[in-house]
Amino acid sequence: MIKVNRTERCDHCTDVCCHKCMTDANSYVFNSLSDKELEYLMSHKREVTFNPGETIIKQNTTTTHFVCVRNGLAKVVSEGPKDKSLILKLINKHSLLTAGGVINDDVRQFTITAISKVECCFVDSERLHNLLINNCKFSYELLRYNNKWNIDMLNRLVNLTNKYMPGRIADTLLYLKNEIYQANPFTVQLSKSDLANMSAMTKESFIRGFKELEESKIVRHENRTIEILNEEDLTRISKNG
Amino acid sequence: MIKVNRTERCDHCTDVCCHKCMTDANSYVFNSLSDKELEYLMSHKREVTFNPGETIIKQNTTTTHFVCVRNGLAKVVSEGPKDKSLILKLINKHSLLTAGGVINDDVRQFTITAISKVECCFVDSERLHNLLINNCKFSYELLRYNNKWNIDMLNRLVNLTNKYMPGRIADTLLYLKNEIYQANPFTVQLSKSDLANMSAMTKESFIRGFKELEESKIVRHENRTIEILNEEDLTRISKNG
DNA sequence: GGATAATTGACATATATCAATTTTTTTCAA
DNA sequence: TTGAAAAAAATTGATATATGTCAATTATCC
Repeated sequence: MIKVNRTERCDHCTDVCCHKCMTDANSYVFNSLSDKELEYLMSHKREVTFNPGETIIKQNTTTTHFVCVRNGLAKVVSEGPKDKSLILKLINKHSLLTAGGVINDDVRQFTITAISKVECCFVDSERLHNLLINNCKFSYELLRYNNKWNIDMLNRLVNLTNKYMPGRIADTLLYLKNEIYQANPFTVQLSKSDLANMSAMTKESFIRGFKELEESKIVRHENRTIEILNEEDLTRISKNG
Repeated sequence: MIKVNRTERCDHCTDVCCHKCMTDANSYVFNSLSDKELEYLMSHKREVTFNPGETIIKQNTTTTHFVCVRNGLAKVVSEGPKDKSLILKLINKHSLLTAGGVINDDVRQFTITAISKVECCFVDSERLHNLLINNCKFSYELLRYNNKWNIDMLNRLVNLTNKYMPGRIADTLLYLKNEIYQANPFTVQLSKSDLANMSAMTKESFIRGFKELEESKIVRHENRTIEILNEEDLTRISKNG
């Protein structure tokens, strides 16, 4: 069984130790649990690995699990009618996945799909609920976390509806650089089709828009490595919409 | 001072009695407070009335108030760059306004503007915070309420980005009928420009799209009274995007 | 070497923009 | 209160632009 004691380092644990995740993530959410509560919550967790393209959480289902991402990259997708899908957000390691559910009727509002190999832990949501009812701080922090997620997605969506193509492409590129890869020449695991879905347009339109940025020497790319050459201009394009 | 005792009806109170709002709204949020807590929270509330067009909460400010709407209609607006604004949601009586703030850094994510005359109570958010930290149930219910709001807005935005004009117009009309006015010939206090902003398009485009629906005998309108004549077809248009 | 992804071009369509006109609402003095 | 003037909102038309669709071609990856 998994070591969840936080007062002493658990040297024998590898990646799957909750303690390690909590230290790395520097998250307030689980820190508000006592050792006993954490043990209660995590003692029944299941470690799962997803391959690229696999679905972690499926929209409109009522799976009763809460998911901690230990490692990997995933996308939050809203599946609209007629095969249209919109990528609302990307997910890094140390994210907590509720997909809009858990708190409201457990109906998942989004699909979450692995982009790279994703290692995660599935936690029973009934246990989570029990803790939510009894531990104020925990409940506050978790819902606050959830709220932050929603606000982020809302802001991204507002930009998608307010801006023209160049602005949306700029937003996507800046998001990837600043929030996901945090590096400048960065290598994406996403296809052009994914990037287009993040920018609410067709892949052809994304390619054309991206090409224009390349012709203006604002970005550069080789295979799946993208470099932002002129961030100032790119930011201006993002701002102007 | 305002009567907040819920165990006995307060007959001498008129509209501004918290008890009355709570009974009418049938909301779980404040029911999770004890009499004493409610008294603590509400004893310093301020009653405010806004005229049509006035701003209740302004995006990007950090006003430290939590607002209960007692009566009236308001719009939640995201103010984008270059005067573009998007109406994310309408607000009825007995809504609780946080505008994305209160829980996260108190920075308001949206502007809330009165459409009709809006009567509301401003509650000090420091008192609210104190209660949030100490009353689990309350904190859970409030954040759950907030979460539901966000999910609603997200779903509306996803539809706005996924659908073409006719689908978006249909969505707006069905939303007004089913969720806001709950009547069939209904009289809106919103301008065509507002309706366009709810549908993420220019007012000219809204008018043209609406006219097509009229020509197909799906809707009808006279001044600001709108009637949905063929809801089945309108729903089909909404679904087909 | 076959599948998948990326790219390009030609074209159709959706939607915005701008300017002009009509209608409705508001204002305010008589 | 009325009713004319002013302001605001709704409508229409002509046109420009943004974006999607479809089909063909090329590059890339196991």
